[in-house]
Amino acid sequence: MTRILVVDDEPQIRRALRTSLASHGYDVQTAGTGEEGVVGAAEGGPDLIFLDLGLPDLDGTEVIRRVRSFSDVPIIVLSVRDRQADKVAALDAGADDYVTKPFGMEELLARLRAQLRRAQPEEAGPAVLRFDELEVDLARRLVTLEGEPLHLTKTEYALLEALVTNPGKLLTHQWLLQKVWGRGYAEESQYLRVYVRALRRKLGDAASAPRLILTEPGVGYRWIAGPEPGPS
Amino acid sequence: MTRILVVDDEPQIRRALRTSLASHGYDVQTAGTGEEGVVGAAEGGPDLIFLDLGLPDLDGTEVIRRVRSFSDVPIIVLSVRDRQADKVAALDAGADDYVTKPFGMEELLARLRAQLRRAQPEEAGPAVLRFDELEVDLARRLVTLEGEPLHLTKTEYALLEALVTNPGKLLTHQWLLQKVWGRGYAEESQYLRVYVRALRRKLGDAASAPRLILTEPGVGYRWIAGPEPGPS
DNA sequence: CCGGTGCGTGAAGATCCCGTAAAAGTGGCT
DNA sequence: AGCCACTTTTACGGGATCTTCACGCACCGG
Repeated sequence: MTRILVVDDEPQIRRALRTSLASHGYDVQTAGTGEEGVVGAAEGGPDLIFLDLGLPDLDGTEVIRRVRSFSDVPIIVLSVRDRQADKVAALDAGADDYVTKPFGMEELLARLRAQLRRAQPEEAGPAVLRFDELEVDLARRLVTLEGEPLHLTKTEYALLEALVTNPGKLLTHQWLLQKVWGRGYAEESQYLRVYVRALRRKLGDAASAPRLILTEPGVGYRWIAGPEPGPS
Repeated sequence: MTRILVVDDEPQIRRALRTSLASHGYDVQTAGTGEEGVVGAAEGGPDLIFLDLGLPDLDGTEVIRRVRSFSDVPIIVLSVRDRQADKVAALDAGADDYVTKPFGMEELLARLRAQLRRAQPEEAGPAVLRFDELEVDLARRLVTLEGEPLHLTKTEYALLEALVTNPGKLLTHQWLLQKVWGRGYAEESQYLRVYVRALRRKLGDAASAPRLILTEPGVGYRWIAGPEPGPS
């Protein structure tokens, strides 16, 4: 059965959507906060997500970005905000559709069908990546080393995420800088050295004998580890 | 370049959309009737269609159905009708999004990007080239020889890429120098000797008995290997 | 037969980039 | 305000890479 995840902080909305969706044959799960929503997206493996932007704990676009780090599941945003800037931000963060409250249920169901029709080839990458003694939980943004939780700063985590979600690929300085720091930082390659150093230290990796992060001089960095570590 | 087909009977709308889309780097075609639109969708092979529902000759949903009979191209409907029934009909006929006029151009562009992003993964070329024991993964920027990763410097890789992406073709000194080092290096043919030498050494090739890189004296170099090894 | 030209080869010097540490700046919290 | 965590900036050795130089050799035409 098609699973729908509803993320909204208002119980009334959750109940209304649950009822309508269930009566049309959908399997409905709900979450009341952004954190719960991201975790639910990872563990429930929904086929589509309805996301309210006005969540108490996380910014809506942040929820979209986090879900997008491990899943291509269709996301339909529900929001009271009708400003263009909000729509553009949400859509560019990775949302597939944006519906302004109040909405008609028939229209919502039609948009739901349209998105499901497109997303047919469902593929869900695992939300927890394992590399030997290192685990990265993309949904909870939790990193553990040898079972011990490892504290990373926001920037460190963003860099690690960019690396582990592109294993084996050579990521150029420019690409990493724009991914982690945003546009306009393409020249700040010193940032990369500083934060790669911090990551290597915390992950127990060494630049001279890399097991995780390989330096490609003059070009960028490469995450070497994962499902296909060629045997000696 | 990304091709957009605009189907609308009002010349003003067509012109406005053409201008806005073109200024954002899209290649725009237009049609003024439903028939023209369907033909344009079939012959132009657009990457996305903007479709006005209020066409004089055909009903909007009929246009969608006809296009859908031969193409999965994303369709974004533009309409003055705000009734739920119209939206449901269009979406269920096969449209991917429905925007009510008047609309903001920023929002429209964001929805356009969202649809294009979804339709993206249709082109996945075999980015890995094989030559006997040598593999060149252009996407990952990874070179392996007999299964072992081979470390190449930035310049060495650039030269190798220029060679393997033009197999069998005679590449002149000037062409290679400009491709790898950029304009202004057309005379530095010594660079080529030095780096061709380095590549041959790392790839296990010999100038006297070339299996990969052939010297064409006085002219340039030629990559000889792969699916189409030119006859002597 | 002989000099010129271009290529292959090795290696030295210069330059750029990386790793690393630590100081300075920033913003949040009590 | 003052502390704390984090980010940004500065500084500096060491190493990788690029650039340049030198030399031997093959080929070619005179």
